[in-house]
Amino acid sequence: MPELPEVETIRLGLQKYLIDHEIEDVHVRLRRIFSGETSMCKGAKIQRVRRFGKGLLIDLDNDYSIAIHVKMTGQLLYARDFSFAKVSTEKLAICKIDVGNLPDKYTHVIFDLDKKAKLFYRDVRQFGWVKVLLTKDVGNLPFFKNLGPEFFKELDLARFEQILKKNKATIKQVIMDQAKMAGVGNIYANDGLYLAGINPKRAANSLNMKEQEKLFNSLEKVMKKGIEVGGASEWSYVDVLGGAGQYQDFFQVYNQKGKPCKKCKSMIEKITLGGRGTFYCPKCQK
DNA sequence: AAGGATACCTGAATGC
DNA sequence: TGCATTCAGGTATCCT
Repeated sequence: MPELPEVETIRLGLQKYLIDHEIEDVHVRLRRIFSGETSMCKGAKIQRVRRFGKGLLIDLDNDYSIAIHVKMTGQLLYARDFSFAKVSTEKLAICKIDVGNLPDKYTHVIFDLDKKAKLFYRDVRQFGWVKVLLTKDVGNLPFFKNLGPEFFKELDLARFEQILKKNKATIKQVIMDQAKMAGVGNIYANDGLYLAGINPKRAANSLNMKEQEKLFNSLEKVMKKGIEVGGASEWSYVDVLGGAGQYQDFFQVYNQKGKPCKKCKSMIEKITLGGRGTFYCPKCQK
């Protein structure tokens, strides 16, 4: 599913619940999304959980890591003592999860942990992946190898400006290109461009310095808000306990076609850019 | 080399 | 009601 704020929310949850758990067994129910040997997990303890862009790394204490990308509809769900009482059963558009019934037909990998806990990888569209490999080899995985500088980490305003200057594709496509800069997906791209007052169809290299700075700050602002409220559960995203985030209540333009702009009251329009739904205010975003 | 279309999947919403 | 079409937060690959 998610973008930087959603994956970071997942990471925080995994970090909170998984540390020091031992992996007793691994069950792979959909071979296609899994690579590596399940035996490399068995008996290992979980040391830490890292995130690079929208990718997750669960580091074990035996020199191996579990690399996970949830793509559009992947979910990581943690269960302890088979008590799912805290889990939200809120209805979501794609997945109505009754976590108490896991594993269901969409649960593709099951990690049996010690203390009667489990970690489920669930993915309706099966686009995501789970890979077990030596920690030192993670950087060779194409996804991690091709990842550009990341928001809130190496990507500062100066590097952001350099990247925009070099690219003549539309600004929205450039900020969403994970090889150019890591973290922004469709929701936060739409909302960040709106806050900055920049039309998503503009060529990236046409932004002046003031606009570049405004956009950089706006993207960090919307993603910070996203993290603060636990991500956007407009579609299938949930946190590791199955609960919904709140960012959908703060959408500026994403999925707001036909609704009034919060600044000028004109209608929000929807177009397609790079094959993705693109929402903007034609009056405020020039 | 960069940019577009397409492919990977399934389910929900929409249209007739 | 049923059936077809469109769309969904991502990335990889093939083509021009």
